[in-house]
Amino acid sequence: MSVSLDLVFAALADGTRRQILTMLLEDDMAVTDVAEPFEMSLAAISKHLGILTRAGLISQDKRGRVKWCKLEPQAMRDAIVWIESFGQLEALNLDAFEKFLDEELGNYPESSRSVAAQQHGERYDGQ
Amino acid sequence: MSVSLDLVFAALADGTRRQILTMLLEDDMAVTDVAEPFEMSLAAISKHLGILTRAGLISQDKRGRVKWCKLEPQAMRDAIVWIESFGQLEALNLDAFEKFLDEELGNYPESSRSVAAQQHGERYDGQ
DNA sequence: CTGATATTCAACCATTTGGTTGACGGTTTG
DNA sequence: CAAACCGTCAACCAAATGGTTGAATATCAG
Repeated sequence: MSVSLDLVFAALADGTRRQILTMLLEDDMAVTDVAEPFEMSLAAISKHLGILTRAGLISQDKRGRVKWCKLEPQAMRDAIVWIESFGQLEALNLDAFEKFLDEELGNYPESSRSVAAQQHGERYDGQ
Repeated sequence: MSVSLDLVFAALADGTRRQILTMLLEDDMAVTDVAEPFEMSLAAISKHLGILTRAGLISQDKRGRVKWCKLEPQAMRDAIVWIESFGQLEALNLDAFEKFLDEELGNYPESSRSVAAQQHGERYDGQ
C-alpha cells in the first residue's frame, strides 16, 4: 500500500544509515564529515544519503561546493504511527481476550489457563 | 550494530508483510489462510512468513499438518525503542534550543550559561 | 492403502542493494 | 589560470529479495 512507509522502513533497515541519522541528531553535517567515521568510500556514503533522502528522513541542501545534510524527523512519523497504532490494536486485542476469559470462561482458572498455556507454549521449535 | 534491528526493519519494509502482521493481530492463522487474500503463490507467502519469523515478529507452531502463525509483538519493541529514543533525543535537542532562545534573547542573561548557549547555537548558522 | 490437504524445498529469474574504483563537473583558493 | 576540494556518476560486482513453477514431505480422511 503505502510506498513511503516501505521506503522509510527500508532506509532504517541498515546500521550505517541508522548511525548517520543519530549523528545528524546532534548537528547538520556536510557529506564528507558524515563519511569520516566510516570505513567505506565516500561514494557509498553518498548512496546511503540518497536512500535516506528518498525516504524523506533527511534533506540535502547544497551551498557552494558543500552539501549540508539535515535531519527531517517528520518523515519518521509515518513509521511511528504505524508501529504505535499496531501496539494500540494489540492492547485492545489483549483486553478483549482478557474479557473473553473473564466473562466467557467464568472463574475457572484451570481450564482457561490450560487453553492459554497450550496456545502460548512450545515456541521456537522450528529451527 | 544490532543485527536484529536490521531484520525487524527489513521485515517491516514490505507492504505484504505488514498486511500479514495486521491480519495476525486479530487471530492466529494457518499459512494457507494467511495466503488466501493475496494474489501471489503460497510459496511466496511461505517465504514472507519465514522472513517475519527470522525477524522474531511472528512464531510458527506446527500442529499436525497445519502450521499456525502467531504474532510476537515483543520483537517490535526493539524498533519502537529505537525510534522513540530517537524522538526523545530530538525533544531534548529542541529543549536545549528553547533554552538557548530564552536565555540568549533577554530573559535571564547569566554569563556562565551564555557560553554553553553559544556552543549549542553555532550549529544553526553553519553555512 | 489411496487420495486429498498443508507446507516447504529446489531451481530458476529479474531486480535491488551495498559496496568498489575511476573519471567527471562545480566550487573554492592560491 | 591552475590546483585542490566536494560530491556524484558510471560501470562493475557479489549477494539478497521477491517472485515463479514443479516436485517433495507430512499428515489427515475415507
